[in-house]
Amino acid sequence: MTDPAPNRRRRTMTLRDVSEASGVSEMTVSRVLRGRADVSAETRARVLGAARRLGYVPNRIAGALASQRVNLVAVIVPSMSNMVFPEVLAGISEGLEGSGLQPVVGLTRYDPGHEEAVIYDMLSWRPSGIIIAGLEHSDATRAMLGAAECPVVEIMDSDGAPVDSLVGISHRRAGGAMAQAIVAAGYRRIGFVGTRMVHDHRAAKRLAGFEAGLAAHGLALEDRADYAGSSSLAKGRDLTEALVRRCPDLDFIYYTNDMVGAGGLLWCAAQGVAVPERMGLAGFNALEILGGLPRRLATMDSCRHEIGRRAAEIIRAGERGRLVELTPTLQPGDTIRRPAREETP
Amino acid sequence: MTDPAPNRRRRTMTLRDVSEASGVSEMTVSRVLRGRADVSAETRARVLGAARRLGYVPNRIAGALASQRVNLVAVIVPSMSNMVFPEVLAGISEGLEGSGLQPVVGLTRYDPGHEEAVIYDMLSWRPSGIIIAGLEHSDATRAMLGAAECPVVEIMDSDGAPVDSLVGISHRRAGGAMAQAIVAAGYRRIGFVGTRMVHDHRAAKRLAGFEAGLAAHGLALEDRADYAGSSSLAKGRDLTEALVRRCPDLDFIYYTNDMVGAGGLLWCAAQGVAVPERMGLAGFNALEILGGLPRRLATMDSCRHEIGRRAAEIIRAGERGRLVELTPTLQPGDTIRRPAREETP
DNA sequence: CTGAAAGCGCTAACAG
DNA sequence: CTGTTAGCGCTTTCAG
Repeated sequence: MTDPAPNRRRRTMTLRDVSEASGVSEMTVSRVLRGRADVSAETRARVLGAARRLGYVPNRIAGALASQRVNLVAVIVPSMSNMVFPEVLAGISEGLEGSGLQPVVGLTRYDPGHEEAVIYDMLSWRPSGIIIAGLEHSDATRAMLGAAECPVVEIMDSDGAPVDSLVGISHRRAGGAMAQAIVAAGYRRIGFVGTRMVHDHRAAKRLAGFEAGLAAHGLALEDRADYAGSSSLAKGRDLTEALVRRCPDLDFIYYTNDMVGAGGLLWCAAQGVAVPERMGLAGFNALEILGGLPRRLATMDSCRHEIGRRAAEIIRAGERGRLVELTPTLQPGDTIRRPAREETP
Repeated sequence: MTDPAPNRRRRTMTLRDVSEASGVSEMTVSRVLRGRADVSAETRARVLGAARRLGYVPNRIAGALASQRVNLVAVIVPSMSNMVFPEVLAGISEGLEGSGLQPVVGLTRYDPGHEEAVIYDMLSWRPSGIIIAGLEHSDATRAMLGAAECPVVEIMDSDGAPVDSLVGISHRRAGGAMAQAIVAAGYRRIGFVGTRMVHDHRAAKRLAGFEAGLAAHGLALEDRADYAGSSSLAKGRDLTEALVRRCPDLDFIYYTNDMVGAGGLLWCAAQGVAVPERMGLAGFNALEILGGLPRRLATMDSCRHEIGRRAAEIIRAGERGRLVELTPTLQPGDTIRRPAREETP
């Protein structure tokens, strides 16, 4: 019973093998394996037994080609080490639960060229939906998304026009709201810590909204410091120190995210800078991972999980042109002074 | 020139459309689009122009079926919010660079049932390689991996026998080395903070190695505290407090990872506990994101990036049965006393 | 360098 | 409830 031609390339197992092993036609085997109800219990058992015995795994490539259907949803995000995108993905998984759809992640590294390549690649697998972070894309990318036959949901950002559907928050307004809160609390000499990432449009919009919010009160940023690469506590600490050295009379620093903001908070604690009296601080994202710090950093929830979930729901419903704008909530934490004349509810 | 039957389902664009638009046979169009060199420059230009004009995106489902080749590498990890797996993935991407292979990530949530389902799903796409975290799998999973026709690399852990190839570190020895260092530094009353995650086999092996290392010196853990769910500074802080309350004479706490370890460090700082004199601390992973803390936590590098890179190289080389064991280095940081009789270099 | 023919493994659409 | 017949869109192979 040994293989008569051991060197011949072993043919990959097919439906036909299961069909022969079970004595049931290929078509019926296919029905059983796809879980269709219109097969007798006895036949089903025979087929399932044979498939299991053989260790058969269906070939979805062939299945997808024949049925013109693919159970994949392309999810395109800048990075996975950012701590925010894993949470978006968790929301997407939750929203896709029970639909049979599987998310497949592609990374752009905040680079439009990569984004284009990744989308081309994803589209070549003919996914059932596309969820992509941001509204800013190259012309070619926008053209591909527009030509895709599946629903497309652009997420995270609502400041702009989507190709199809959109689920996000207004970073512009988020920045503005933070500026408003800071000014109301009496801070006047305000600095900013951000990244040099040119293609992080959401961060740029947040800052633009923030500056507009300051300008509404006749204020402007005193100074800013920027870092390259990924965020960390160390970068927040170092840039805070640099900013304060350069501009000793700052009374507030707005950070592009909580990770660097937390670094700033640790620096202030180490230096004995009184927070929030002498210096106020705020970040963005409401990262729960940082909840154990001695003081809670003022921040704003970026609704990552819900954005993912809502986007997934649009895909599974096959909706087109849906617009969902979420509203982030300000969490003042311990690093913004209470406004002098605010009433206690 | 408008569509004569607007309601008819628009047929998906095929090679034939590009062929007709360019006046070149389908076969030659296919050659051009796959970047083969045996096509005249003029023909190539005509085809590329037509393809771009039409916005044609090749159908890889059909291509993969016909060529029996798929440029996908399945990467199966427990989670993506762990901060360690994104770095493994970065290593994999780096190792795959230029090979034309694309990683596709599947998540198991530390659950063998999910793992099985994810692998079945991945295999149904006939990937060119499988990279999977850990050596502990259900029988069905092991059977599927064994039957897969592509290279399989089990990563992260080297304490056990792989199905095919392996790239990892010995967590057992890592735990043992840490115990050795702690005892050498003079600590004697040692506690542990870990997770309740039953299926985190690497954490379990680290602890087993740690306890064995203590036992070699006639010591045992005084006490332990465990948390559920994902790691955070807050959990590290709270469990440290609980442990110290329960066992006030502890002089060292070993943490299952740096995130909770850092939480413990912050708690000690807030309480004025002298580190490393009164209390020593150590974690695991060497997370660089935490580098900005006031003091550097003692830890051990888990070689995440290199593990990913080496695994990718095995896949792209199509190697079988390769075993690669990496050696993590101890980083004493500021939270372990210098051993009394150690010489300064 | 280019083209024609024959599938890849599965499923839609019918027939029984 | 089960089987038969055509493809799905591309690539392999073999001729020109």
